[in-house]
Amino acid sequence: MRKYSNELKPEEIVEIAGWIHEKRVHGKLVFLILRDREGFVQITVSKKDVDEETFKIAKKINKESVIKVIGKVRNEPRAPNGIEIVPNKIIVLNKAQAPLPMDPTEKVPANLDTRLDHRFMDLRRPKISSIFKIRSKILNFVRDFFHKRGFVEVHTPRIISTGSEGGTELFPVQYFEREAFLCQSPQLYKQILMASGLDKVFEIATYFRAEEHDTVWHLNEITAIDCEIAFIESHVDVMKLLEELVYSIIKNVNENAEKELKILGIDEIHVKSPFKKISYDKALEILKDLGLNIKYGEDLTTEAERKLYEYMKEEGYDLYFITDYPYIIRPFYTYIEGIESEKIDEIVEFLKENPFVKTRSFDLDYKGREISSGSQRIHKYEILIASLKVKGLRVESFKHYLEAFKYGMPPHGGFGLGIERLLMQLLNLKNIREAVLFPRDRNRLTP
RNA sequence: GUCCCGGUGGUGUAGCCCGGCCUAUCAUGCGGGACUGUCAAUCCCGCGACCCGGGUUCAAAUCCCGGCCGGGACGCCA
Repeated sequence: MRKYSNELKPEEIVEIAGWIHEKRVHGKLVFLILRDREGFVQITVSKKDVDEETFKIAKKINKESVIKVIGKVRNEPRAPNGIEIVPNKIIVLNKAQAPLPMDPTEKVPANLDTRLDHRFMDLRRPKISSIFKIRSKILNFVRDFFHKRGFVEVHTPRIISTGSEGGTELFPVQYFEREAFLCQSPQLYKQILMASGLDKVFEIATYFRAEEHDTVWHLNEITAIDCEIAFIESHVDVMKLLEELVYSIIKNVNENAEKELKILGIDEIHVKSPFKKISYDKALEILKDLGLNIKYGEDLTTEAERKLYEYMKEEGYDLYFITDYPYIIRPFYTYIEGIESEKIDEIVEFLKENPFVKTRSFDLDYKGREISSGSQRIHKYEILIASLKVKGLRVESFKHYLEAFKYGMPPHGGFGLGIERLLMQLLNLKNIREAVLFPRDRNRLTP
């Protein structure tokens, strides 16, 4: 049975396999540093301890070749970690070519682009694989979190028909004789499911956005955690759940990913609970005091987000909600305050006259960047039609979505949380591409 | 999409402003050699590069133009 480098006990005969991380030759004594998923172990090959063939292999083997070693573990204060393996046998499973396309030992740094071109090798660095071990732990935790609270995990379609929503650009795909698109969000489907009686659903999935942006903060293929809950009182219920989720993710990472955090040079991820909550209006006031004027009814700029974080940081908050955005900068399905009428024309008129009317909406910012956004949704058919019209969207193309609102749609709301963004802010990554194994951006389609 | 910066061995860089002392720096790597306790081993010998195209000039890694590629800021963005 193969063992990992962190499972070795002195005096055991073990089988271990991995990559040659380092090789140090001292004439008749060779040290091989073997790397596997869990760490490193030294293989000490002394000419007097092993047969001629084994010694020759040890001396000749080049870096990053894959070997299997059968040998005896022994305590040795001179060895790293205090133990080493004296091999009975070294089997070369596969030789690596030289030179390597990048240096996995981190002696010479590599540019992100070079690293992404040779991602498998980049991932041999414990610092890099730690990011994805943490990502895996988070996703496992999130599934558990939702299941424990009675949520049903769902999967909505990746391929959608035209005109599902305004806003972001879609990637077209050929769907037999028709044109279809890759989905950009589960929004409409998770809402439809609220009319199904499933009541509380969540989805962890990949979405595609054809925006031609080129920043350290955007990707064209993203993964998100989405949820939708029926029978809420307001967006505050949704915020409560999101806060609980994010807070317990951080707590969980601190408790269950200690080793990975240490490798990444992080002691403990700071989180102050409860999260700070301010309204959009209040945020604009604060920014004004900080000398930054945002025109009412406009989204916070990158600079504004940064300034607001500086302010929040003073109070000890890395995480904070911005709530109650004006209607004009929120999507059409966002719950609008103070609509009494049930007549579509009257609602349209009202919205046109009051573009800054408050909505039951929120963003969750983490260290100055938006990681999640959500809201209570409109559940009244007439208001939804009016809102679509005001936003200039074609009612006809939302036919199937709208039908769900005609025959018993409960009040509901939800959020979407970008996993890459969360991970990036959580681990202080400089580029969102670091949080994806094989990122897709404007210029990168391979590997 | 706009603006700024960049492209030098396998990798990361120095040199560029102020053209010629460049037969191009340093590190790492790679090949060979010495070495029985290294831990970025050490020491000796060797290998390997100016993104592409055009221009200016007696002379271009260096200056100019175009292209391609990359980095960053902003914008766009459910």
